[in-house]
Amino acid sequence: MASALASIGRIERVTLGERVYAELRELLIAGELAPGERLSLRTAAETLGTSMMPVREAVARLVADDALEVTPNRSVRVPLMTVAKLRELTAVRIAVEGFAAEQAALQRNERDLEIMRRFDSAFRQEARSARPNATRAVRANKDLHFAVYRAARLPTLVGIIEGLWLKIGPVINLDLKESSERLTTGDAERQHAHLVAAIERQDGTAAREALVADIRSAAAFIEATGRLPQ
Amino acid sequence: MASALASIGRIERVTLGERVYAELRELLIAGELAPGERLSLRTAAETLGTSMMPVREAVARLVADDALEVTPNRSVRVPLMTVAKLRELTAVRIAVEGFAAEQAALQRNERDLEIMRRFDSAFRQEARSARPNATRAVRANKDLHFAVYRAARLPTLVGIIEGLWLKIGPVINLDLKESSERLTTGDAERQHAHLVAAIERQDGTAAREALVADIRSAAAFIEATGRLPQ
DNA sequence: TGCCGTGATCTGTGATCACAGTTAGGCTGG
DNA sequence: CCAGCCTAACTGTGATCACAGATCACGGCA
Repeated sequence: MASALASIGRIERVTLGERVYAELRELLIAGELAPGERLSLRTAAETLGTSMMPVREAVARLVADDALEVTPNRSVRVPLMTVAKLRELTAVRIAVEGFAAEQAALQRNERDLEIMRRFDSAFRQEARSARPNATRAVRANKDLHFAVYRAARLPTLVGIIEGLWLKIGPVINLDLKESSERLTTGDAERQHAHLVAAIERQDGTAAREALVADIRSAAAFIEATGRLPQ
Repeated sequence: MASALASIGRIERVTLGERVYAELRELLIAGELAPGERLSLRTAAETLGTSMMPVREAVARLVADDALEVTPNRSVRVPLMTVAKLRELTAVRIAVEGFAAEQAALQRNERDLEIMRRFDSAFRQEARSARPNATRAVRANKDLHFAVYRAARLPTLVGIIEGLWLKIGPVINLDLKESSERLTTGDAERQHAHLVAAIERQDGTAAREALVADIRSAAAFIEATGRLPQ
């Protein structure tokens, strides 16, 4: 058979539902959709230029991982976060993401480190800026975290963590966008530095501790704002 | 308003899609669907007595959790398990379910313990039977494990673990159904006893160790059968 | 006898229609 | 001027239709 054909590689079919899901997921993680905000299937379909079908599929998936909820009144909205739910999520994040960071320290290669350093410095640059761009800061923070998690070489774990970020994204990042105060304290910046340094010297315990500190301080900040119901 | 109305509780609307999802999930966890087995949306809809719509929604969710996959040939099937995937899943299970067991030991109340003891003895009875009923053993095993996980009081974590069981169910439990050898070694029985005892005396470390041993021996058994591709 | 083209039949995906239930706003009656 | 009803518009859910692509078996050609 023609040898040229062997090199073109398989083209992957990506369904519309998949693309809508990716779109909504990014909005949620980036905090573009506020807790309590309603979402209409028909309106979303129209703005995305598709029919209602792909939106239904995407929303069904997000509802399944508690990233959206359908109220008894037949309307879809971003779930409200309570103090109790935030604490539970934080406990789970500490266990799961802490483990991922520890593994990342043990399994990382040079390429992983390069990527982490790039996003780390992107975040630092944003945090130290006189007028920080919240959107860019949020993205750099997410990219850094997931660069770490991916370095653990456990794809299943990354999927689990994505599910967790889908739930906290609206709260954590919406807050960050409204006031950049959390950026300017330098907490996150410092913990990121510790994290990357620990991974660099393959110190699993220190990597876990740095990540846990990062998670804890973000959760404490949100809780301190006092804007959560209950 | 009438006080009697306050006591009846809200009836939850359960959609057809939800019910189909629950049905398929039980089949997967119980190992009733073998890896590689194909699933037709139309056929499934017909046997369940619904239209294709609810099945589509349920399958979309299961595909999202990697409990099912749609091949490039447009057909849905239970994913094949490879040795590498089994090892990765086992590593994640050890971290996540181990943490849950540890928390369960610290948070459990008397009611939790009662439930665990009941399922533990149901499993033991099945394992020691001359002709063990694999289906009942699988169910008792699952019930015991999830009784432990629920005792940790972290619903999000239980959801994550359900996702993991969806992936390993077809392999672990199909194997158990085909040969009851794994039951008769008494390994699981012994580790379950250690687990419940540790939770009883609120020994988190021992509880984690017992659960990890259980997970490890099951994974080792599957790997030793040599029936996994790659 | 061996191989390749071909059509019937299956697959999931997307669009559209139908429906029951909810909501919100305007209108009517006091 | 205000309260309450009532209708019109909207909600998600389920069913049905349409379609492109893949599979597989049969039949004809070499």
